[in-house]
This record gives sequence, structure tokens and C-alpha cells, in this order.
Amino acid sequence: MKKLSIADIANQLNVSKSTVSFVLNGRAEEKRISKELVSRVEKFVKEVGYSPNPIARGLRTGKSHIIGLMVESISDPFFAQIAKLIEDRAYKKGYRILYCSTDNNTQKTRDLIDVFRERSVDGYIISPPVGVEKEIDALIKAGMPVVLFDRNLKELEVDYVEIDNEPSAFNATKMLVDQGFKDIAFITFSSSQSQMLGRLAGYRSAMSQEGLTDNVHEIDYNPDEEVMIATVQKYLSENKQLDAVLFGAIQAGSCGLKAINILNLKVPQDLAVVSFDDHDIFKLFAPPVTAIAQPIEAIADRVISLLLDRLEPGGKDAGPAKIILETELKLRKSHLSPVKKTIRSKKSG
Amino acid sequence: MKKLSIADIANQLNVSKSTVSFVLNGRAEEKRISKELVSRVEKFVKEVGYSPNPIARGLRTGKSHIIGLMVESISDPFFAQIAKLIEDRAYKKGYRILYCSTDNNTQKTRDLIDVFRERSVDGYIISPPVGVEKEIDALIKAGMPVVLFDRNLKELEVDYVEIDNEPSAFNATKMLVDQGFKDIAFITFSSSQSQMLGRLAGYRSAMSQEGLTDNVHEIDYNPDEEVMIATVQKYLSENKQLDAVLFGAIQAGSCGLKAINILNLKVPQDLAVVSFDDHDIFKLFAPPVTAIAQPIEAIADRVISLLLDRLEPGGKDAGPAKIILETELKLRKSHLSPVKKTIRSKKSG
DNA sequence: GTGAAAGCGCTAACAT
DNA sequence: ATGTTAGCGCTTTCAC
Repeated sequence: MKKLSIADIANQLNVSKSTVSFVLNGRAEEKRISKELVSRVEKFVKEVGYSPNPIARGLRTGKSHIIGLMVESISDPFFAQIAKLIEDRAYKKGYRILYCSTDNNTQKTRDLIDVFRERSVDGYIISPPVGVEKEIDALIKAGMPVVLFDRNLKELEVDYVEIDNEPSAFNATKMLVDQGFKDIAFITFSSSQSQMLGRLAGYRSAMSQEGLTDNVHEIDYNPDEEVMIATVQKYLSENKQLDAVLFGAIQAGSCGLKAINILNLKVPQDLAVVSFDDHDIFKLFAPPVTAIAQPIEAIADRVISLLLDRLEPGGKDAGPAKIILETELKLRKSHLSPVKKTIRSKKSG
Repeated sequence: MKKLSIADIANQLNVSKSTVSFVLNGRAEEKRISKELVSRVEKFVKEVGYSPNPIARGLRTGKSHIIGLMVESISDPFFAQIAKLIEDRAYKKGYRILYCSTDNNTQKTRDLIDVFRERSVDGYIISPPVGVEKEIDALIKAGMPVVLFDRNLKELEVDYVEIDNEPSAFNATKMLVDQGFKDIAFITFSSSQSQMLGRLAGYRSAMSQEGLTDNVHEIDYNPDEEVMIATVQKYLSENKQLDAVLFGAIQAGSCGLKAINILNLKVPQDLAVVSFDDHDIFKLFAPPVTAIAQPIEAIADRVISLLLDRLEPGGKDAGPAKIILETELKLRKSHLSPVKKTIRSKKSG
């Protein structure tokens, strides 16, 4: 059973291909095709279950109805969740998702952009590594809809949605200070991405404003988690004066908690903990870890809305939307001052 | 700057399109095109950065160099990790991934298969919901490479890779019995998928073999996690005789641990715990949770290898590969008999 | 050894 | 109002 083509439909209906095409593309009215013919075509098409070949259509129109999604790694729970939410919305609008992980590799990302362009994806959703400014700029200049998220590329006139990294880190640090902690470390993955720079800046400005000296420990990414845990462990044992730590992202938090367990440190008595991102590991840790939660649904929602807007024929052509969403500090127990805790009832938190 | 076509290349080189095409497709030798011409073409193509339009190529050849990946939900960490590993291998071979989440919805999955077929993906990787046997069979009959994983569809002659669910559940249950537990519950999401049926069967047969009565609690999926946690909580409080529980999957385990925390149950003193799947939440829980770990890398590796094999021109045409991988029981502390624990030193586990 | 030309399935400009 | 036809960019048969 060979797949039907538009020619088959036209033949069997004794009309021309263009007539069928117009009907199928909702241009019947515009082309003043009789109601009667329209419904005859529609009925037949439905009957035989014909649907146009998207590849042929794509070749002709240059449109693919595919959205290219590029994230650091699809295995990262944050990106995986975003991907699912984006997929759901896109699917309902008839768009499919082609995804690729950048692994934060600039060259790979450049190649990926090429791949996507060759396949003429209709729009791009990207959490970019640094260094692809030129390529993304070219995309935008060429009129392609592009939405960046999680981090942005400064000086690029492009839609993006991110969170208020600096104030979030600032407030969390400040909160730790208010709890009475003084030797607060910031442990994070080394990165020059905008979101990480923002978090670091927020931490630093809170510390300096309080007249405290900062302690930053950067973890180099290593495929073997054990070695990353070991470096945190080493840092923690060599800096026993530390009474609190802010983790810059979930991966850092995850390594950190494992190191803390290995060192048998009591949280928050020996070391108070707050981490960026929220996740089950923080909810289930004992004690539950106070976390700076990103509004995942809102991020995904804004990203896909922005893209869909630009994709629509009458799409808005306004200047780039720069959306900054707020995080929520989920107060649990890992940030509580041991002193205050004693004063308060045991039910506190 | 318009994109170059093969015609442009041919014109500028003063040769015909077919010559260029042959060179590009490695058929120069076969067509006895002079070495000299070949290198002239190759050099020029590289110089101007030309690469063939995959859409046009796809229209002509029916091949897309795209693999369709359908999982229950890309946001599920298990599937997200598999997706990443599959992507890496596929990417190196020049294949891209189009993904879609089935949400375990049979009708959606049927539609998805149609979508993928229309886009002429070259191969399918599917963790199928029940009820799509017919569609998948049609795919195979049509000669499409298909690999199923995580669950299989009985009576289908298709490649699949799964784990030894029944023995895994059997052994874990048995181990709990050996630790001295008698009232062991099996808490899982209600499902008629093969992997879940296998786990249930393994648990049941271990219990009956020991002359113990089984206690199965099925959680109905609900988008609001709170309500799922509440049902587990209710079940646990209404069955205080329970001294151990085996969770059928990570989602069940995650809900379960939260319920356990709310009820303030001590693990394993009040309730011993073992869960299918392994994850950071189990490593970081206090005490660390004994888990039945799936060999994620091996699963992804076998899946993509199987597909790539069938995709290769001289690909093997053997009968369906039915691959069953072993799980690893990660012994931590949540399964330990409180009695034995007292006898042993505190360092046990 | 190389080139001309057909055709994959579709859309859309142009006729009528 | 509807039909004819020229491509979109590529592969591949067939002729030279």
C-alpha cells in the first residue's frame, strides 16, 4: 500500500492538484473555490486518510514545522523538565522538537546551529554556551525566531528569559548572614556563563556589603562525579572555619551534600546549606535543604510563548523581549541558625 | 547570501550536477570519475562550505538521517539519561533525534508514529504504552528498524532491550525476608506494562514461596504529586503491621519517602525500604536507600547499537534481538534488619 | 567517465 | 473559480 500523493487525490476527484492544495491550506475562500467542491475534497481526503508529505512541503516552502531545541544536556533534570513543557505546548500547535545537547561546547554548538539551519527548523530555543554570539546574531539577522534561556548573551538583540540570578544569590546570602553565619562559602561549577556570573556577583556583593570576606570554590566539571565530590570534600575539610555554604546550582549542591555526608557533617549545626535550584534531593535530605527554586513552568511557558508568537504569520515584530523571572526561596531547615533553633520551638521551619 | 545548491557548484566547476553528486556520495570510483576531477570538486566544495540540503535529499531518497525517539516522558530522569546517551552515539554517526513524549497515552502514541513516519524517520526507538502492537507491527512489516526498550510488547517479533524485572523484584523481596521482615508491601504505580507486571510477579512469587501474604498498593497517577503522596501516607497509616516496603519504580519511591517523612517513620526501624531504580535521592536520603539499579549506560548502548546495526546498509538481518540486562542491587542501609543492626557494629552497611 | 533529464510531492504564480 | 506548470534541491537512470 503505497502512500497517496496529492496527485492521486486530484486524479480521483477529477480536479487539479492546486485545487486540492488550496483547499488543504485553507485558501479555498480566497481562491473562491465552491463550498461544494471544498467539502467534496475534504471528505475524500479524510476518507482515504491522506495527509501531505511534510518533507515535500518543506522543500517547497522552506518551513519544517520543527523547532530546534539546544540545551546544555537533556539529561539534566532542569533542562529535561523544561523540554517536556516546551514539547507539550509546541505539539499542540503542530510543531515537533528536534533536540541536541551542546555539552557547553562552543564548537559543537556552532555545528548544531548549522545542522538545524540545514534542516530549516522554523525556530530556535537555545541555552547557549559562551562564544556563539556571532552565529546567533546571524540567525537573527536572517529573520529566524530565536529565544535564549537560562543564560543570555550580552549585547545581543534577542529574546531571552532568565531568572534574577544576582538578587536571588544576594538575598540568600543575606538571609544566611541574618541567621548569624559569617563564614559563608559559595561553591559552584566554574563557568563564565551569564547566570553563573550573576549568582557569583550577588553572593559577593552581599558579603562585601556585610563586611565579610568571601570564599569561593569552583569545581571543574569532571565526568566522574566521585572526583568532583572529592574536591568539595577537600575544600570543606581545609576550611573548617566555614559555617555555611551556598551552592551555585543543583549539580554543585548534589556533590556538596554527598561530600557533607562523607565528612559526617551535621546540617545546619556544623554547616548550614542553601542551594540554587530545587529538586527532590533537597526535599528528602535530612534536614530538608533550603533552596532557591526556579519557576520551571513559567520559564518554559514564556520561552515557548515567545517563540510561538514570532512563528505566527501575523507574529509580533516588536523589539527583543528580555524577560526576567523571580525565583522563590524555599525555606526549609538547612539554613537555620543552630542558636536560634534552640531558642525557638522544635517545630520551627 | 543565498545558500548554494548543487547546481551552483556544478556550474562554477563546469561539470554536471550528477558528477558533483557522485563525488559527494562516494560513488566516484564506481562511476570511474578521474581522481583529478574528484579532488577538484572536493576542494571547491570545502572551500565554499557547501553541504547538500538534507530535505531535498530526503525527498528524493526517502531517508532523513533522523531517529525518532518516543519515551513516556522526557522529563523522567531515567528517560532523560537514556536520551542523552542515545543522542551522543547517534550524533557521532550523523543521526539527529526527533523526540516525543507519549505520556503513556495509546492514542497519542499512534499519532506520534504517524508523525514520525510522515517525516520518514529512518528508525524508531520506543518505550511503548500498551495498545500499539498493531502499529508497531506494521512498522516492522514495512521494514522499518524499530527497537523497544524499558518494556516490550509480547508476541511482537521486534528488537528490544529490557531488564530482568521479575528476578530483580524476587531477589530484593527475598533479601528483605532474609533480613527478617515478614509484612512486606509492594507499592507501585498501577500499570499493565510488561516491566511493571514483571516486578509485581517477582514480588508475589517471592512472598508466596516464603508463605507470606502479599500487600500490594497501586498508586493512580496524578499530576499533583501531593495527592499521590497522600495515598501512600494513608496506605501506610492504615497498615501499621507493615515492616518493609518495596517500591516498584523511582516515582513510587520518591512519593513513598516523602510520605515516610511526613509520618515521621524511622527507616529501617519502623519500616525498611528498597526501591527499583537508583537515583541521588536514594543516595542522599538518611539512611541511604537500598536500590535496584538499572544499568542505564548498558541499556542505552544496546538500544542504539541495535538500531544502528539495522540502519547500516549491510546491516544484519537476523531475527529480533531480545536483550535482557541484569540489574544491580545496591545494598545501602534502608533494608537492614534493626535486630541485626544492633548486633553488628555501628559501622555496618 | 560525464551529462541530460526525469521525478520525489508539494506550493503558487500565472493562465484561463 | 479552476487548471497548468514551473520549480524547491537532490539522486539516479540512461544515453553518449
